Amino acid sequence: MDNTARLSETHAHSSCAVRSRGDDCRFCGVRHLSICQALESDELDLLEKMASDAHFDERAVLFREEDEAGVVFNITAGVVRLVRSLPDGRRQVTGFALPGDFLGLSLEKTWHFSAEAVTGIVACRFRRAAFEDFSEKKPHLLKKMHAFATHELGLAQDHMVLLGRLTAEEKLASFLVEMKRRWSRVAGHEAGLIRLPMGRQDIADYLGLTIETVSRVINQMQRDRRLVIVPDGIRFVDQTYFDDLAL
Amino acid sequence: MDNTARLSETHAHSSCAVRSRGDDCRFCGVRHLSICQALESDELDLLEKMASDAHFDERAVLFREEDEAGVVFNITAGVVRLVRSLPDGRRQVTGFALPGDFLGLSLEKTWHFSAEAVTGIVACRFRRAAFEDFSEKKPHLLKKMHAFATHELGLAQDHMVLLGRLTAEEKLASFLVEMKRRWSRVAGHEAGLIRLPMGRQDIADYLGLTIETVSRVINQMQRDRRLVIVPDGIRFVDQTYFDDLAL
DNA sequence: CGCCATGTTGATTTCTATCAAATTGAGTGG
DNA sequence: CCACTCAATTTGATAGAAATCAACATGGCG
Repeated sequence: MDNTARLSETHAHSSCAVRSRGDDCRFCGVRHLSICQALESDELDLLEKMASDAHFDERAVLFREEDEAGVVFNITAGVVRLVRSLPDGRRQVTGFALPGDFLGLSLEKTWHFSAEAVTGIVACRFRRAAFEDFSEKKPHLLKKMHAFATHELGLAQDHMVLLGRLTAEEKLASFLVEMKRRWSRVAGHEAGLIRLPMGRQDIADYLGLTIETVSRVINQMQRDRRLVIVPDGIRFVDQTYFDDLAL
Repeated sequence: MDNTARLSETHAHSSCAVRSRGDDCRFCGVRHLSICQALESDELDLLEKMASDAHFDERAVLFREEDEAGVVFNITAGVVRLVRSLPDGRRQVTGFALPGDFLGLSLEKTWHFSAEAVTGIVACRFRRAAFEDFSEKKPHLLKKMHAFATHELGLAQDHMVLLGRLTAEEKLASFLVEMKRRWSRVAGHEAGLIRLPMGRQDIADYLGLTIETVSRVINQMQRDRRLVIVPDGIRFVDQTYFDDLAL
């Protein structure tokens, strides 16, 4: 693979600061959302010793499909898109990782998708082997990871229904409802503003549509007074409309 | 839910024989394919004591979306379709379970999809709670289950690419290549005949197409001498054509 | 043999993709 | 501060792949 070319092509940069100021798992803002919720205070201390902070700039590549998975990540801040690409350039975004989401649940040696920073990213980083060893010593962590993995499997099945059987309008409605639910969970309260830091092309590749269709449908929804488009996202005007359409 | 109506609607029957003749995990034909591969001989003995044989007729419903998951299954023989349905009747087949596949990896209390027998089915059945307890006492079993779950997650992501980004022809080619690979694995050698016990509608609902499109594409492939349609399946004539098209 | 579910084939429509162009807007440098 | 640039987005016109609508064929099974 020609990494240099692909990096410049996407204007990617990554800076991985050594552990910065007061990184303390006990005060972690996403602990209650992440697999760390499985751990007791003393276990958190052990985990913290294994962790290092990772920062990525917008558009940076965390890892690529087929890359060796030397490290795993717990996203602390920002949004990451998970991408599978076809040889001819067609892309499927298989998911967006938000704060609290874990990359590397499978503990497999190689990645099966690419991860690209949609925004600036802060993440807890662990060496995969060390994390795997730790999880083997802490069965409740492994069990939590398994629960997270099977939860994702359920989400993946939801997404198959969306991709296989929903119309463009239903796809967009489902996506916006999903993002509202997920941001609300991250914020800890109902989010009025639904942040959409990813571009229209990312949304299109997530929903199996073209960028033009995404743009048309969202703007039609605005014309129909179902939502308003605001900087960095949208707001629901007619929540019922979305709840009725969404998967 | 009106189970009676839904049962008659699908002509479902189920017969669950008490453990029949020589059921012995050690001689199980799908052990090397299933999660049981994680277990030692003495553990297999314990597992066997927990298992009961389950037989289902063609079209029987093993369980429904939202049902409580009182039991989990290891499929020994036959094909099961896994289905998610929308209120208006639209269906997405999220997968087909073949011999060696496990239903209930998530160990969650409720099912998130329905499972329907495409053919007559034989399965090892376990009470979920008992299986969960067993897996907690045998960490390598839990780890194997986690590996199976994350493997399925990878397959789910493959399927998202298929649903979101492939053409009808590519979808069919990918499906047929997948079935050839999976049957070959079950048989232990390259399968010449690619068995397709599921109907055209099931294939359509798996690929996000209509039955007419599935029929047209397969028959066009036959006219183009890419495959031959035979009773209960198809045979590849031009393997390269399929390998080039498939995901 | 004839019935009914399943599958195939044909005609037409529709939704979304594609092709093309205009607009917006964030960032840059004068 | 403002013109300029370039990427991202929006909008419009047209094409095309697959869905829909509608017969018709097949074949397993009583």
